[in-house]
Amino acid sequence: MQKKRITLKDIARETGVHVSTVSRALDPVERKTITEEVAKKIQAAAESLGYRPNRIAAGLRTNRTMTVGVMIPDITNVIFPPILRGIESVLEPLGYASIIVNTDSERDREIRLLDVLRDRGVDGIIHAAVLRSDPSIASAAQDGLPVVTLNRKVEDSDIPYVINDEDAGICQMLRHLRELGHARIAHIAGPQDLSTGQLRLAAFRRAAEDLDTEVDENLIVVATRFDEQEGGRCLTELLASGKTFTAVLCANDRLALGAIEVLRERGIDCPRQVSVTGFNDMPFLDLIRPKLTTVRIQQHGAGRAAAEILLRLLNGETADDVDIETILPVELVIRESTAPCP
Amino acid sequence: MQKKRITLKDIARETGVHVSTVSRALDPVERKTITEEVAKKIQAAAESLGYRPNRIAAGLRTNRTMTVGVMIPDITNVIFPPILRGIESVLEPLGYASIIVNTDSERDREIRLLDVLRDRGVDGIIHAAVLRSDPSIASAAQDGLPVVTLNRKVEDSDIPYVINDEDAGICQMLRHLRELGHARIAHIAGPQDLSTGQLRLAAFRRAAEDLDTEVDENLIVVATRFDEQEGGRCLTELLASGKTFTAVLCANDRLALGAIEVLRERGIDCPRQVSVTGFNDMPFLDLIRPKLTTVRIQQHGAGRAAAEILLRLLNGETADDVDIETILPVELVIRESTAPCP
DNA sequence: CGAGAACATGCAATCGATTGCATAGATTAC
DNA sequence: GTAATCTATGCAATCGATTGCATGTTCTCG
Repeated sequence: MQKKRITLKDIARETGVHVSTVSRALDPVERKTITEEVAKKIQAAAESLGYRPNRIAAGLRTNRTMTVGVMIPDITNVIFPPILRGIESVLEPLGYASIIVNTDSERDREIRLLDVLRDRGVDGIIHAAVLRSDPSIASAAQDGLPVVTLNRKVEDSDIPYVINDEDAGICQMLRHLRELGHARIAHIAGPQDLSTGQLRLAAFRRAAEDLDTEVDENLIVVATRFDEQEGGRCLTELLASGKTFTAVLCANDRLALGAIEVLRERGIDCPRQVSVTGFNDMPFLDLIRPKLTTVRIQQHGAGRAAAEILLRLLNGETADDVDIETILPVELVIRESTAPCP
Repeated sequence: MQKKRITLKDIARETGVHVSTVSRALDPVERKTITEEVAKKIQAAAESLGYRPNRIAAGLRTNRTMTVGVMIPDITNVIFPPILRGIESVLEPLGYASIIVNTDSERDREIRLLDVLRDRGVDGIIHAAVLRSDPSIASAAQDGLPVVTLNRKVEDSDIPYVINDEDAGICQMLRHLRELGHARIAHIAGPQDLSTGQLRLAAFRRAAEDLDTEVDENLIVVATRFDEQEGGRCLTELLASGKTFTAVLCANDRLALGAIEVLRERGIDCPRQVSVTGFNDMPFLDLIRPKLTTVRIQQHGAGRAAAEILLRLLNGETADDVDIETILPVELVIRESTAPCP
């Protein structure tokens, strides 16, 4: 049904040369092997016919599709869109398009979607949803598929990764709370089967030790999801335990928002009675009251960094040539949800 | 470098049959022309070798890539991710992948990205970023490329479109305000070069007429962008005009949030002194105080609807067979930002 | 038992672009 | 002036899967 596309053959017929000559005239690298005059004529014909190269056909021959795959847990999670724009800002100007898939953090889905991407011949993959141990992506990388992971590394592999400095973020936040005089600090940890949840809990323990702060295990509650509801549930649990605390360091912003909501319901003032902190500095945070004190991670920047590393891989550099590890700095953002210890 | 993929040829060699036989044995439709026993053997071999069809090669021959293009203005705008998930929920189970591009509402970019998609041989396009008049997408559709637009229609074309019932939403909202006793109602309109901005302003005028409400042109201010800053600016302008009003109906949630912020700064209580309403019911709205009264549009549902229509187009139905117009119902969500007229 | 139908499989062209090699013609060198 | 060299272009194979047609085998039925 579709009106036929213009192909090299059409241009060849039009200009009276062979398709291979046309192909060369249109390829900036090969062009120099063609007489200036002929090349001009061919280009003019291509232009006037409205020729557009068929990347499918080219890809079959060259094994490069100029398409990359991007795997994320869920696009509706607000921290991912900026990451995607960061990736795009690097790859799109170079002619790459990206196929984005949502894994929902489910292993089966991830495996299936990885195949979806490979079937379409993506040149490489940026994976922002790897699980703790992830044989499927590891084996894809082993097969020579360029892969970069984002936000988390795959254990026992030499896949380059880009992460935020979670450690520093948690540590700075804890120091901030200490400086405000807080001593009994609770932690609402994220799901332990997710990278960030686990890393931030470990960072919390390490930071407490560094700052000579005693960690009361009863003041650590683990959420099963990174959402407001779980944040609320965890805070309720903390209150129910009867243990006292004057600050709650949460593993991400949404947990913090949920916690603050429950505090409000209970008539507990944040920040005057209890300080609460988040992590990520997600968009719109400054519209919500009290404005949340949090740790800003680089979202756009992380996307850019991952894309740049992938590019080097695509251009033939091996995992040995590029840095395996890229750690992006984070920044403490102090707003209104933290106050001196009452 | 990449370890070589298993191809039909490998399976043919392994099983001692011709590649065409292998191809047929693996195609559910053609399978019945093959002896049960042979087909079993071939499938077993394919399985054990880990065969994955190369869609690039198949696409070259069949002209179907099982890939669709999705054009949106900007993925960081929170209303788009749910739409994308809606699209995905329909297409992904059927084996389609999508290439998502951000146009930033720039015509040049849109034209370039449309080519990017066509070069990659997408089977169809869902376009949620069309401009008022959009010759490039119209001509693509004319060429026989299946296209569905979302949130807006292309003028003078028979491209099917899916939109929300902006008219009803605005009308219901206005009625709600009237029922609360408001008579002097301002409107902060969206950018008039965007679909929604224009439609909602027109709907506001129409609704006012239907409800016998006088429209004071001085109480209509047009924003240049759909963001909080513009919402604030417009409200400031309204206040400066000296005209009195007791309610502000905003063309979207972000404008409303900006307006409320300025009211707060001026010490004007929302909703007790001035009611403010939004549109879209974007995510996280229930975390922001006062909780915004707004119109909920179907985001996921709109994506699904558009994808379903595209599917029909992909399966050979023409624009004549499918409904050109799909209007999705909206729903009034009354929260805390509206109150009886003081 | 033989003719024709029915069936299973092989053959080869095809999709469009790329690319190593061949070749014809032009140019240079000795 | 002829051989060697270079240059521009054509030829044909190739990527992997699909598919119309040809071929060969088996089956059916009179």
